Amino acid sequence: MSEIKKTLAGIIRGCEEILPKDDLQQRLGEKKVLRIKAGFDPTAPDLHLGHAVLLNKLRQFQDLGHEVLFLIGDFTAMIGDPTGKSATRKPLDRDEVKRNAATYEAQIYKILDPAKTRVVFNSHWVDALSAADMLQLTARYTVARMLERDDFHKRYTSGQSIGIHEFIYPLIQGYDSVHLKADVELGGTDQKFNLLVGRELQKQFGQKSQVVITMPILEGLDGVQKMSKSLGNFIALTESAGEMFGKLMSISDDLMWRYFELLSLKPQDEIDVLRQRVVDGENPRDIKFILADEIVARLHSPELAQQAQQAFIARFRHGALPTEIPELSLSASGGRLSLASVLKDAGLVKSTSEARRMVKQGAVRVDGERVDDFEQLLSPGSRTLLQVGKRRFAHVRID
RNA sequence: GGAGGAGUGCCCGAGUGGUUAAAGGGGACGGGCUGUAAACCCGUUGGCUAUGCCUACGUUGGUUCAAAUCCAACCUCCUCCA
Repeated sequence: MSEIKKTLAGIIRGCEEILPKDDLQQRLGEKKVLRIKAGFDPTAPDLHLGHAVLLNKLRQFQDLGHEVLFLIGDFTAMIGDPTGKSATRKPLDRDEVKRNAATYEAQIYKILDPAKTRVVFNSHWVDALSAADMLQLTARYTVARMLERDDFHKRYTSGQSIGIHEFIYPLIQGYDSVHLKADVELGGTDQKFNLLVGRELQKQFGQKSQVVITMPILEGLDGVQKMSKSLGNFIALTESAGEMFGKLMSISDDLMWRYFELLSLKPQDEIDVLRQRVVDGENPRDIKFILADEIVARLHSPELAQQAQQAFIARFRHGALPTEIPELSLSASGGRLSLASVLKDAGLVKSTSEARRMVKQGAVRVDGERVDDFEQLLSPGSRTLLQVGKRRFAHVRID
C-alpha cells in the first residue's frame, strides 16, 4: 500500500462519508498544508464527547501537518436556531457568546494541537457584509433546493414552522468556507447539507470546492438520542476524571462498541480483538474499563485514569463510599431540622415533596441506615452522612 | 386581506361543565435483580410551614354553586385561497 493510500485509510476510519474521496486523495498527495475547517456554535459553554469525535479527526489532520480552522459561529449563534415545534429559542447576546467561545478555546486544546490551530469567529467577516451583499448571497440558492434538506423537508411537510432566517443559516456557513478558502470541511452527518452548500458557493465564487467529510453522530449515555447538553446525556470534556470514568462505565455494552469506534484511537484490528474477547466469554465490564481508561487518560492523564478506575472498583465492587463527598453545614435557627428539609437544603433533592417521596421509596439513608420517616429531626451539632439513591451523598453538619 | 384548524404536565397525547393534580405512552427518578450494563419486575413523577392548603391545561377577562372543558378579546402556530 502506497504512503498516500495508507494516509487516506487513516483519515477514512470512522468517517461517515467523504465527498468526493478522489479529490481528498489528490489534495493529500499535493504535499501542501491543507486548510481544514470545522464550525461550532457557541450556544453552550461546554463541549462534550460528541464534539470529541470531530476534534479527534481534526487532530489527525494536524498530525499530518495540516492547519485546522476552528470556526466559532458567533454570528450564526446569535441568529438562534429554533428547532421543531418548541418555542423560538432566545438568541444569545454577544457577551454570552463571547463567554462560551472563551471556554471553547480552553477545552479544544485537550485534543487539538495549538500550534496548528487557528481559531476564527465568523462575525468578523459576516458583520462586514452589507444588506446588498446578503441579498446577493441569498440569490444564489433557491427555496426548492433548501427544502431538499431533510429536516426542512420534514418540518415543511408535517406542518411545522420554518423561519426565513433558517434558510440564511446554511448560506452563511457556506460563505464562511468561501471566505476561509477551506480545502476540507468536517461536520456531523446532520451538517451534510450545509457542508454541500459550501461546495456550491465556493464554485460560484470561482474557488475549488472543499472536500466534505461527515462524521457519525455520537449517541449519548442513553444510547438512543444524540449526545447533547440539552438532553443531559453527555460527558463534558471538562468533567472530572472520576465522573467521566463512572459515566463511561454506565453505558450499555452495545453502546460501548460505538464509543470504541468513534472515540478510541486504537486501530480497528485491536478493537476487533477486544470484541472477540467478549465473544469468548470475558466480562464486557472489563473491556469497558479499557475504553474508559483510554478516554480519561487522553482528556486528563494516565495517572488520573488509573486512580479513577481504582476508586470505581473500590466503590462499586467493594461498596466503599465515594472519595469526594460534599461537606456542608446548615443552620437550625429554630432548633432542629426535619430530614425532608435538610435533604432539600443540602441540594440532594429538588423539593421537600421529592424528599418525602424518596424516603417513602426507601432511597434515603442516614449514616448508612435506611430510614422511613421524613419528619425525623436532626439535632444540632451532629455531623451526618446523607445518601439519596446510589449516587447522591453529602456530609451535613447542623449548627 | 379572506376561510378553516390548533395551543394540555419534561415530551407526545387523551379529555368538551362536577370522583381531574388531569387517562395512556415516552423520558426521568427510586426500589429489586446485576457488572452503577442491558433486559425484566415494582413504584414515583407540581409545590408547601402537609392528612390540609396553594398553584396549574397559550394570555387576560367573563358566565356558573362549579371551567382544561362554555363566552369574549388578545397572542402564537399551521393549512388553503389572494
